[in-house]
Amino acid sequence: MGTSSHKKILIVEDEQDILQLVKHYLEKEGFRTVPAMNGIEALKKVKEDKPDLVVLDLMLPEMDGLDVCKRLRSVPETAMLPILMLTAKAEESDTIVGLELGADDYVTKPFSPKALVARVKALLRRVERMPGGKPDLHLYGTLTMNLARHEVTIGTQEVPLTAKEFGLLEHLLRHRGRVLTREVLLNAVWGYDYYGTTRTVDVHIRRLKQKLPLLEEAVVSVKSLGYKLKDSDVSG
Amino acid sequence: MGTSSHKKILIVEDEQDILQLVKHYLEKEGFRTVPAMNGIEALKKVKEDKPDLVVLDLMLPEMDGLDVCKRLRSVPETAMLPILMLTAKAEESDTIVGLELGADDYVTKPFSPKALVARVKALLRRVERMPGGKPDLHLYGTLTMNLARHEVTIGTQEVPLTAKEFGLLEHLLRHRGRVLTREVLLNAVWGYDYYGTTRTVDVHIRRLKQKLPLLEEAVVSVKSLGYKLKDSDVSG
DNA sequence: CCTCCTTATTACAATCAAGAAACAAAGAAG
DNA sequence: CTTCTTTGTTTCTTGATTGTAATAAGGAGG
Repeated sequence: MGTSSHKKILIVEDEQDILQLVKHYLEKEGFRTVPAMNGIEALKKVKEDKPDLVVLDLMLPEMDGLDVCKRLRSVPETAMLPILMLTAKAEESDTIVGLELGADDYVTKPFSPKALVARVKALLRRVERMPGGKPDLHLYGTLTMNLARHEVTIGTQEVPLTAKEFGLLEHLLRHRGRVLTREVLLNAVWGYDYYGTTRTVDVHIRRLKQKLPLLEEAVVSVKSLGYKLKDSDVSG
Repeated sequence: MGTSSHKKILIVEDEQDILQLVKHYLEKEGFRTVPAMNGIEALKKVKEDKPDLVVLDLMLPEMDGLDVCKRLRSVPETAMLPILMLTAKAEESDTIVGLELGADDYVTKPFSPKALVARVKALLRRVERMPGGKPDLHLYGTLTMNLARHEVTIGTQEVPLTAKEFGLLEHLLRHRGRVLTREVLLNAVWGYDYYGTTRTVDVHIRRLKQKLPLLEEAVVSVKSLGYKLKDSDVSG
């Protein structure tokens, strides 16, 4: 699957053997990996490399996996970052996901490489589906959308958006340049089982334009198809 | 839309209620369906009926969904066949393994009919734009048609086209060099259930030529047959 | 050169899609 | 419980899109 090829994964593991094993199998699947040998390094690399997912050993020198987890969760920017925990014993596993520690999934050692890769993919998939799951930033001219903070600003001025408006704009930004049908937008923002008229999209587009005059020009309707956010030459 | 009307979907499900439900909603959307009650039958029907997509229940008598998946994936002819898995529980491991074994997506029961249909469509769309399916870009001399953006440009100059004009041109480009009868064009662009005079095509050809003088020469009428877009020596 | 059949061109009317605004319903906040 | 916000639907309107019909033009066979 080509989808995984641009995902970056931070592997936090002090045992070289396991680190190399995990690295090898993830890279074979097209992921990029970043290694970290301990908790301190892990936190540093999360900041620097902005990985899409963290594979985190529970047993680490200096600062254990749970601590790393807690720290990551306490900062808005990384609160949503998917974490896959590696645990040595099966007994501990219940407490990991169940408790408020914040790991999203776990694998117990010894694990099969295949199982690990499957979990990683599943986690990424799950997160991908969730709205607001990406600690990302969209730039479009003077507009900035911060997903982690759930904020949109024009220049320095924050513009409050409602949930639907935000979701809609996010989808437009993420797929800028492409024509998005009302049906696609409804599925993406409203959910796969939303029953309602497609005109709902029109109304929300209009509301977006009212709040963000920038979009008046930038969002164009493609008759009988849907809407498109024009590429901005200024954007990033 | 005429696009889905020729797609065939194999539904593999042992529970009659669910089978009928799925069948009903897919057919309401214009898909043709083929039922199979178990894994053996499923594999047989895949061979015989060559469906475009398989909706596959994970829990089946005799041979479960994962086995069917594996078998389909192991044969080159069906390795790329899109598979949508139906799972009873939202249990993580099942879905992970399912995806790892090559299901392309899954829906957990109970599911809403709309969600299922949406997933099926999304899957077909995703697959359609990958392998030998339709290209994202048509080039013809200085003309470029970008399907995702729904844009046609001559050199660098964009030429706005209406929905019908766009569809018509797309069909001509895709089948360049062939003579296309008016009836074929009506079916492809207007849909199979269009009632109208075949002269309509002529008018739209005319409008295309007006907007794109390049086509004045390139699109020729073949008397008592239809129209043809001449091969362009410059094209790709 | 005529005649019949097919296509080109134009003009016009019917239809349709999207913007706007107002309203109603559903939710959240207090 | 009340009030304000968010969300979805409906109606009206306007302008673009689309289909058809009328007329001109072409072309092959006699």
